[in-house]
Amino acid sequence: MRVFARFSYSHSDHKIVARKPPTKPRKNASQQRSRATVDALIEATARILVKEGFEKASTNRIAEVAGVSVGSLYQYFPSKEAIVAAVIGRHNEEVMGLVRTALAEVAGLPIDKAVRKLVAVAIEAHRINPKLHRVLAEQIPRTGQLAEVEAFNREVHTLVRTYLESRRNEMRKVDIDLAAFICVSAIESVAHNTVLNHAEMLTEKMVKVLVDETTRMVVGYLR
Amino acid sequence: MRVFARFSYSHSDHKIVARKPPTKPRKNASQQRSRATVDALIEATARILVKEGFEKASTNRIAEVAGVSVGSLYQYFPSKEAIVAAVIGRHNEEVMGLVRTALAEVAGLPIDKAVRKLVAVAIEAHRINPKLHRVLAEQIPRTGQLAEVEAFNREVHTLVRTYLESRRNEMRKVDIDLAAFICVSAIESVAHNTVLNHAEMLTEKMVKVLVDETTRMVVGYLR
Amino acid sequence: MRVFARFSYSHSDHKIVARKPPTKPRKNASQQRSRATVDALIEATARILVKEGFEKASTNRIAEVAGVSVGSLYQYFPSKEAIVAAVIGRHNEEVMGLVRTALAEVAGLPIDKAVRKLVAVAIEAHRINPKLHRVLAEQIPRTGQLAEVEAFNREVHTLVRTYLESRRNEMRKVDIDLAAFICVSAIESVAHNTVLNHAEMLTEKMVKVLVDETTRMVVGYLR
Amino acid sequence: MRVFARFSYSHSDHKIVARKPPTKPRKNASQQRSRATVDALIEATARILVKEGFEKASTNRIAEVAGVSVGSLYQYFPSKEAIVAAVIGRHNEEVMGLVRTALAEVAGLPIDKAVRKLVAVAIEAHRINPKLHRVLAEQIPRTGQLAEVEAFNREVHTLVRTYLESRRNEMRKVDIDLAAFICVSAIESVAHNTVLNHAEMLTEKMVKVLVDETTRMVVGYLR
DNA sequence: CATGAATGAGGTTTCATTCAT
DNA sequence: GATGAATGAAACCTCATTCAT
Repeated sequence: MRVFARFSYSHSDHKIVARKPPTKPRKNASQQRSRATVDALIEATARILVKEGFEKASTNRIAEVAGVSVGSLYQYFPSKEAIVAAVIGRHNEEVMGLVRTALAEVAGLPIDKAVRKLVAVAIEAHRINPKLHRVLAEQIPRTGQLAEVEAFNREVHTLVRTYLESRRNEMRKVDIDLAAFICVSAIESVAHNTVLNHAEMLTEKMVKVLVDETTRMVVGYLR
Repeated sequence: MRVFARFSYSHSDHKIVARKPPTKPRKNASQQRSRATVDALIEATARILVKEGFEKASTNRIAEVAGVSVGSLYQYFPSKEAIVAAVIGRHNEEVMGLVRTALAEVAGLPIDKAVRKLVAVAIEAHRINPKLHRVLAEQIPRTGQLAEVEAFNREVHTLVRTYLESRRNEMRKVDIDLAAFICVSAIESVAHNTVLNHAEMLTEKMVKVLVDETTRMVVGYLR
Repeated sequence: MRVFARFSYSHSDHKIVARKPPTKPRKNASQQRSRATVDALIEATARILVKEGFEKASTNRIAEVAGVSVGSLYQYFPSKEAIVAAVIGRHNEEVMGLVRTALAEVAGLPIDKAVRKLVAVAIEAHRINPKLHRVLAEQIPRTGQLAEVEAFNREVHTLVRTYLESRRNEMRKVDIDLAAFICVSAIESVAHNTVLNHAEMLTEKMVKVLVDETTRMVVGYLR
Repeated sequence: MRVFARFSYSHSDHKIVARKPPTKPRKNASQQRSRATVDALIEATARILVKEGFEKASTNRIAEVAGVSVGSLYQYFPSKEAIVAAVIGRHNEEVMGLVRTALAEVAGLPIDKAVRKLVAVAIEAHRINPKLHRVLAEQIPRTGQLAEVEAFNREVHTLVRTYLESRRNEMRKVDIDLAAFICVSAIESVAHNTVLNHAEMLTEKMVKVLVDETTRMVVGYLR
């Protein structure tokens, strides 16, 4: 659900455009050993990001935590940005897994069931790793990952839009794109604020109530 | 409207808690000359943040753009964080002006009029300086301004909650805090996504439609 | 007693000789007000040196503690070194007062009485302000005060030497300069180590014992 | 012989206690290349300290003189203080070598022979590198090396005390600790003043005379 | 004379990145 | 491929000193 939506605003019109360091992985890491190293590096980065914050995530520290040398890091990632980008990518994939599954399951369901499911999955997605989510969200503009996040957002929008179209007969007359935009925004926002601001004291009871209420709002809006 | 709501999630449980640099201004800058310098510094910082991004906002560069020496910067701000905090503070005040005024005006109005106003002001607030808003939002966790932003959020929540209480007779039976949370989230989110993702191609027509739709959603939810 | 003796070793053969900043007071400060300001500055410097250490003794801080502006500081002292030099001068005068008085009193006395007096006065001199003494001692090479300290040392040496000459009949056959050097070294050293290393737990009883022992050593040496 | 005795007075009751920068070496530098770099850095620091003074010993300058980059300096030393501490450590070791050897050799000897040896070694220790000795002595309080120097002093005191105890039958009745304190102070002081104030014009003849006289004083005192 | 805002050289330290081994 | 020592630009910040008011 536009998980990183709020960061998709382009920074590209900076007067001084710094040459962005390369961000594509250097090799396919097809070999097993390589793959393990790459994973260790990504995992180490994620862990540092979560536990110590972005400032502490130096390449040397990442390599150290991953148990390899800096040299090896640069064997697989051309720059620091690239490794952060990989972490973003991995997190995105996890989130996308949830979202795509949910949207597939929802296909034939009536609007109220469907929305409830989407709200639930949005909260679930934010709960995968709230802190990582947050740190990554902050770092996206720096890592030149805007494009990928936009793509992600567009995909969500399209999926929701497609679903809504298939249910047009249950809905009042409304521009489908607009409705999708508003629904996605509202759902994502409630999920985001719920999880990021109240993560620690979130009971299942409270989650249920929030899902109920948000569903009511969105369904009420669509019908 | 919880303008920075999504950044109030606490980072305080980092394993390694870095000593936050001081963020309170060093002098009151009551004299005229001082005041001008301080203003120039804040203004320069805002400009750099918007045009060149956070990375370029080094203290030397800020001083240079402000047309003063680094020494002067440190005469008034004890750290780099402090000056970013000041920019946040200034921006917050502007936003707060709008929000408080709107909430005052709304006091006696029925829910539909009130919500429309709130939606409109949320969008307006985001349009004051969308790019600055965005960069600041990203930097808030770094500047130790979370507390102030939380206070801001709480104030908005309380004001909205108070308004809703006064209109309980127009509303269905619902927990007021919950309703306030959901409304504020939804409104803020639409405003945020609207402005930050589509700032350049935003016509007044579109804004009107968005206000209409969001109002419909929120009002439908409350009644 | 060669109170700063160990710092009189010349640094003047540094390969790169920095232009020493001027150290002579700018004006005679004859007026009353001026005198008060100068005193306040010297006193503030001494206090900071003692309580916060040399690193904290910036000119701005000195002026602040003295309750005047930095500008005023520079009205009376041409450089930071100059004000530290003034503090050294003031402390030296105090010490010198004690030492000269003691040497005058001692003039007609036999060696054992005289030495006892000198040892006592050496300890007393170190106890005037042990911490200030220590900090100043460290700073002397930096302040270009070596010459003055040398003069101070020479004066002490000469006074002691003169005394010893007058008592040659009580002494064994020995080079007077050599004897003076050794006596002054020994006395000063005991006083220095006693006070600086054990200042806090120094009882009058202990001082007496130390005076007894040192006197015994020196007198035994001379006879 | 309490080579740095006069600097062991504690500064720890400063009102404002600055966080001391870390002073322990960062790596063991077991590899060859590392070792060479570390040595070059320590050597460069010592050289600058001696030839240009403490003020000129900036980290950049040290690195430059050592022929490495600043980065390398910080690879091995966590702060500027740490490298000065290392220089102190190295110098201390040299001095300690002499002192320990002398005290071992002296073990079975009668007091007069032993004292002569100790006086001689004290002067010898000061002559290893008088200028370095001096600069380091001044810098010890700044480098948080007080503890180590105290330990050094205590060791010397204990060794001397132990020797004196073994020779009690040759001595008059006197508190052994007190006697050790006074002897060590006197010997160290003569050595210090002799070498630091007259280093350049010190003939072997003069040294011999000084050793004779100091020995006479100390032995006379003990018997 | 006094004030204190302003200056800016220079100090310490970090960290992404390279490259000899 | 892997290692980790080395690099050095650049960031933050201090403080002695000046000078307009």
